Amino acid sequence: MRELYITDTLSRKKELFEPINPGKVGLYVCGPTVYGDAHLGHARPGITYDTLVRLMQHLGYKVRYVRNITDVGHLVGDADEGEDKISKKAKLEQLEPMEVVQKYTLAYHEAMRSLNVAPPSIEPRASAHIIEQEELVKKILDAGYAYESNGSIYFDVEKYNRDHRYGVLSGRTLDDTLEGTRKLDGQDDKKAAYDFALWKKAAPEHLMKWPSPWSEGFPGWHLECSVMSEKYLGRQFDIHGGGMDLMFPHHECEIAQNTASRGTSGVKYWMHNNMITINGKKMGKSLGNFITLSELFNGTHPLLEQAYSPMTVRFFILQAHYRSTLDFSNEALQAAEKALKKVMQAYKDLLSLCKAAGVGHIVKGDRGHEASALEYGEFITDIVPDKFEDGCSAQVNAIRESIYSALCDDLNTAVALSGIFEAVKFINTAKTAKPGQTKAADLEALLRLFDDIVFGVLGLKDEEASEGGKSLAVIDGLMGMVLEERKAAKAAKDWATSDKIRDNLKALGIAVKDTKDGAEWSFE
RNA sequence: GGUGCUUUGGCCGAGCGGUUAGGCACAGGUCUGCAAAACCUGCUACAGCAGUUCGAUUCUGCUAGGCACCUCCA
Repeated sequence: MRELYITDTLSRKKELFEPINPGKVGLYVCGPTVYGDAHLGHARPGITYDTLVRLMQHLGYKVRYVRNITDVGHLVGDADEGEDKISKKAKLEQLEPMEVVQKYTLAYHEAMRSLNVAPPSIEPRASAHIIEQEELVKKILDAGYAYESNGSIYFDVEKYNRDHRYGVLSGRTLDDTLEGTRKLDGQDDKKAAYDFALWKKAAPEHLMKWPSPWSEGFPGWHLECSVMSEKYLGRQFDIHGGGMDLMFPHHECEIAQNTASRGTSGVKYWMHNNMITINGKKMGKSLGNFITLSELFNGTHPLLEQAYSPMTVRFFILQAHYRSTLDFSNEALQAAEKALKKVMQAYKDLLSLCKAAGVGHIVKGDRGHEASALEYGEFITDIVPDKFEDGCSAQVNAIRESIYSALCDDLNTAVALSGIFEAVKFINTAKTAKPGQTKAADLEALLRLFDDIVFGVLGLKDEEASEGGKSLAVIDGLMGMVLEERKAAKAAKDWATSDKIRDNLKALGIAVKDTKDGAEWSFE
């Protein structure tokens, strides 16, 4: 199996990925808190970990991917004053909390589907694990790392810090943590400002609450991930991922809870994706630069000059490394849109080159042009060789090698895409060369590359081809007829007619290009 | 204030102690009835200052700017 390196946030280094159980990967990623529409920020971890899972599957790993839904316990403000996010939204929209949860869970799923982000293997909900969370609270209490105060249970950070170290992930000391902590006067049940809630006693008007030995209340936010990751992936699992903003306090607290209760952080590698910024600033409701995914797809937000398709967004995100911030702008999205179109056009050209050269299409099933039908986790190449030795030209081998090594080097999709563009260039060159000049082995290898990498691992798809399906075939036939007429007009040097056809088609949004092999068309 | 990250050509964005990232935009050329596409060529940058080194955009220090987290956030 090819070696895969990933950056571990804890060690702050690139580490060789070695699964706990050979051939298998347990991955846990913090999912959304479902109290609002899925936004641009949600696309980043969605796509990043989706691509990671696809890559690992392509390399031959069996992956269990757990991504949770936070539907309780995530507070709006400070732990002691705050309101549960779901409850707050429920009051605002006059809905039952679970109606809020349902509405936004479905919306999130829909957004992920558009982005071609495959569903995780397991998608557990916090509210379905209240019992397990209470159990964990008990364990931490029994271990002596928590205390009760006025019906609520808090984690005793100071005591924990004496035996272990609090702050390993974020690299802060207790003093650092105290520095910025807001002093809340009076109604503080906690011994220290950095203590965090494991169980919160609910106020009488609170909507979501459960009985417990301590009070009628609800679990602390950090508990759910500790509980659900252990339940579905075991005491120790391979990778825990999430957004960088979750490093502190969420993941830090998770480590503390796990260590306090089971003596291990439970996680072998921590991965964190960076944020998407807008004009250099993180997206946030208070800044008024909050763009939801549906606004993005419809072009309805004031900051947007046009609508951007889901695949444009996916391509845009993949063009940067997941650990870098990525700045949103109309210009950058438009560039991504064009670049993506270029890749898809090259694939179509590759298919015709293969047809002309008599290269069989080595797909599983007969997907033909419908490459986007590639099932999640299904790849043409089952075993990715450590070295490519299948009779291809040095150029094609170099392209493949650079792409695979980039992906295996901490999921460097940006460099992988630059390799794809080299492949595009190769195809375009082959297109203008004499037929038969390009090695059949090269064409076949590129076909595999597109199916496995572009569509498989990177999860891109040809939106033009996948929308419509049948109607597209009809249009294709009609276009063939129309272009036949135009060809006749051109043969007769009737330029007025041939230009009229082209102009009229252009008005309909169809571009006609004359090449030496005849006319081609595409949607604009 | 504390912790960490970052500063790359017109824009986005990789990367690295010595070799072209890539995309978009732009300019010239080939092709073409015209156009578009494609191809070729050009534009070749690494915040500033100092240091380490045979050699630094890449390492170290300082200066200046930016960002994130420390409050909910993907």
